[in-house]
Amino acid sequence: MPELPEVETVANGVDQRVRGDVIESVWLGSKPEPFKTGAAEMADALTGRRIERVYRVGKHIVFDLSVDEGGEPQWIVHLGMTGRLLVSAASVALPAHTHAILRLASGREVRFVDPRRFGRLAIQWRAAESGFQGTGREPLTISIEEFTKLFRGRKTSIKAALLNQKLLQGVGNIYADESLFRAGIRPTRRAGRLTREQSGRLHGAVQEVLKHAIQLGGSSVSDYVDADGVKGFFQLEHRVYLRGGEPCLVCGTAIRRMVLGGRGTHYCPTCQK
DNA sequence: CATTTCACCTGGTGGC
DNA sequence: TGCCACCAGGTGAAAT
Repeated sequence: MPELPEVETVANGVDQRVRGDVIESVWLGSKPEPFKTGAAEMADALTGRRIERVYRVGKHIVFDLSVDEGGEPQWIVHLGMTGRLLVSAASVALPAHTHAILRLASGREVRFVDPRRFGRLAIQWRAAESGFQGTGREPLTISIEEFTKLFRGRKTSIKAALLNQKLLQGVGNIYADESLFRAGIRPTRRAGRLTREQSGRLHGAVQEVLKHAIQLGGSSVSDYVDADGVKGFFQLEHRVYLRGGEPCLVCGTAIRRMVLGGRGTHYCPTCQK
């Protein structure tokens, strides 16, 4: 489900609701644990801490927690495809597939819900000043020059390169397709073969699409919701994603669907060269 | 290394 | 209504 705009929306919503709250107790589901860190270590690191701040890094949600003599932990949440992070009153019924609950001093709960269990939870101990940085560059702040440099010499498709979180972190399947459409570039184009001008257009398109999507609260394709359970609206702005066979909104040509790097890929054969 | 393929899961949808 | 094939926002391990 969640790419940069959805993760940003969720992180901001959670931050508004739980910043300053204290984690009184923790429940972690059993069986196939969607955890990187062991459950015992995680519960131990979280219990008793104050939530200082919640924010997004790439597609990760980062909880900065209060410091004590044991160190300064960060709780890292990755939503995978279907993960949700909800803030609810304890009295609200638990959704199916709830894997983690943080019970807060305010009486509310942070709940991690994830049917497909592709999501991941982890504790990261902050080293020196840095903290969790993610795997690649942030698409919203990277310069055109740095952006262009990312793709230099790469033989893979530009679509696969956009999805590579070690290069740019936060762009996923929807926003890769939508950005390439707006930049007029075929998803199959070799990443290292983009002209300077195309690379500049793509940089602009990626930032524009992501910012617009954040303003609209992300894309709700099937079940994505923010921390309050509210849907986003950017799906109404999709020009190619999931529109295979339908007419291009610019030129009327049928949008084509193909599989690239194992992902459904949508583009206009006329508008994208 | 860079790149590609596939497994990991559950649930919704559309065809028959 | 039921069954089945196929598709879905992501990633990391394994193979090439």
